[in-house]
Amino acid sequence: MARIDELRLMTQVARMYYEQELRQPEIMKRLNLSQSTISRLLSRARESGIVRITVNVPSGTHPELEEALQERYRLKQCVVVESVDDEEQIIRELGEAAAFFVETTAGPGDVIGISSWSAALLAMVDAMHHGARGGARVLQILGGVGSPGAEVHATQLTRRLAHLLNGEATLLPAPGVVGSRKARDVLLEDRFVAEATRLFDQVTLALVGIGAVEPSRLLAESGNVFSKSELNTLGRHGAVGDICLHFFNEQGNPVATPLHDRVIGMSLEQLRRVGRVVGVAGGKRKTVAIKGALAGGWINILITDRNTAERLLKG
Amino acid sequence: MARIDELRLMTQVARMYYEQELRQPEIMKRLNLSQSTISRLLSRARESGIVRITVNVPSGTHPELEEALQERYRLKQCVVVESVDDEEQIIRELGEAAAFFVETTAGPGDVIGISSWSAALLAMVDAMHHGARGGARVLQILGGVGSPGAEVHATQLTRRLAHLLNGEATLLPAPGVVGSRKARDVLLEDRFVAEATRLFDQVTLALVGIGAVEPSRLLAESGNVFSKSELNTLGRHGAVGDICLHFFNEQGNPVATPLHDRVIGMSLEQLRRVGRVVGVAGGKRKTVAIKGALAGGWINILITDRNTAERLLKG
DNA sequence: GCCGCGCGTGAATCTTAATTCAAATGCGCA
DNA sequence: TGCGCATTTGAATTAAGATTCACGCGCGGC
Repeated sequence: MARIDELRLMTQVARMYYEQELRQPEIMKRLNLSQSTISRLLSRARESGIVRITVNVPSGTHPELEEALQERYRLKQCVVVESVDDEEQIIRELGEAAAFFVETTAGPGDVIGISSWSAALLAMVDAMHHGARGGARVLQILGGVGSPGAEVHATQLTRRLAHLLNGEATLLPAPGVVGSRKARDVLLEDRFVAEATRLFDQVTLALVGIGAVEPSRLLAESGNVFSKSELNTLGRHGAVGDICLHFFNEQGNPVATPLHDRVIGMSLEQLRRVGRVVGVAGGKRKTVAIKGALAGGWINILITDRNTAERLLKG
Repeated sequence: MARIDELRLMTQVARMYYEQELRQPEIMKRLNLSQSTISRLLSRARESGIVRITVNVPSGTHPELEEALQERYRLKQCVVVESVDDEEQIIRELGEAAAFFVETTAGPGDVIGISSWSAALLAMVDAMHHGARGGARVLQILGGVGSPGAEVHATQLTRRLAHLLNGEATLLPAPGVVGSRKARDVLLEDRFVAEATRLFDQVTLALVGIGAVEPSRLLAESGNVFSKSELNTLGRHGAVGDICLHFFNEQGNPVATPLHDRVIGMSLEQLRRVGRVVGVAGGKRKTVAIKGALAGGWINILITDRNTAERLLKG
């Protein structure tokens, strides 16, 4: 009935509100309408399409992929960075994104567990600014990997992160893999090691790399922790990747091998109890590993690159 | 620095807020950000153009013209209806728009003055629905024009409006123009006339037609209130139009003629003290008259048609 | 013709969002 | 190398906006 007049009024109010940026109380005065009426007119204007709100996706960001991954793999959050040709560069991008993520979302209440050894996590620490909001405790949740020297690198990573966040570091002064279950049990009794492992179940935010089974360069360079035969065994059991040196297959199920008992670090089960587990990984080589991690639900936040994201959504 | 990451975050938050329609507290939980931060990210997303809000103007409405007229003539409000070929039809449109305007913006606190005689105001009352929000007092602010019969029409208009608004009517039982100043003074002493005129300065919303000097058909039909010579006199003084039978020239200045003292109704000065004075008029013939009314500031709300609006903006 | 029913309204209320404020920090500059 | 300056942040506060509620009304069924 009063169709056209209503439209006119809706339009007028919408323009005052959205274009002239007048507040509802002001419009109320000017048009002699109650604030309720204005609010209702505005919502009808939105419904009816008189007012259109669009979110323009800036190039280089991929919210659709992020949302699709979240949906598909029940993730809490997901960050997809732009892919570039150079794999090194992708790692840097991932690191920067991860750094930003941690800087913006980690607070003084958090206990951040960081799993050495991962190129992406290293890049993250490199990209991080100092003086973000302070005070998160940083905990090393995996022993150093490879030669004793590399072990030091691992603790350095933890230390640097703690320093950058103005927080306190708790180190795990032990190798990530030892020769036998027995050796591990002995090390777990070490005072400092025990101190770190006790904190495992207080972790609120875990940062983990995702390893591909085909040995990554870094692992290799760190001294070939795993022998050829060990890798073969893993391969025969269908292992596609690892988190904290705990391996899983493409479906995400843990692969039980003797290796399991030789790792000093958080177990997958412990990880699963953590509120936010952030996996940082990208690149073609890692796709299957990431898929396994996602399928097993071992991470609930993923930071990856566009191409990998697309591959993860295809299969 | 963190440029791209910021963009990503802004986009993500914007999508959650505007597309998924999550509230800020919900986003806060999901993204581990404070509500303040989310609010700030959203306003930056709007500023930076990631979020774009547009108001689509429905066809048949002309907010740009309305705003231009408001700006140019210092109006409180303005309504521009679509122009059609048929002048009768325009009057009906104006009436409907005016009816809607009164229905939506007049409340129980209002004292509505209505100036008979105007085809547009007649159309307004015809278009009005019963049962709008109630209780405004309706006051006739101009005597009946023309033959004693027409006088009755005028009071009917007032009565009908009052009835439609569930309000009380106060009539002005007198002719709009009498033969002499003396005759007017006598009539002003009439008890009922005096009752009405006493209310003039309590009017909060005046509804007036705008007359062109070239006698409108209605005036003519109502019995040629003004003689040829009177019209000539007005013409010689540059009168272009009238409100409540008070004439003004193109610049809006009142035209002082003996007619002035023979009118029974609100004066322009009284009208100027009213909070909202709504002029309802359109059509080519009336353009100059409307311009005068606007120039003189005798109305502060205008309801007109598109073509007239455009003409008013040209000169 | 009278009685509910549903719609639409404004005032009050409650939710949501913006802003203020104080604290903490990096940075430029002496 | 220290000293403000300008940022940036979250908690608290204030402002703004959505919704609830009660009411009044027209309208259609009985």
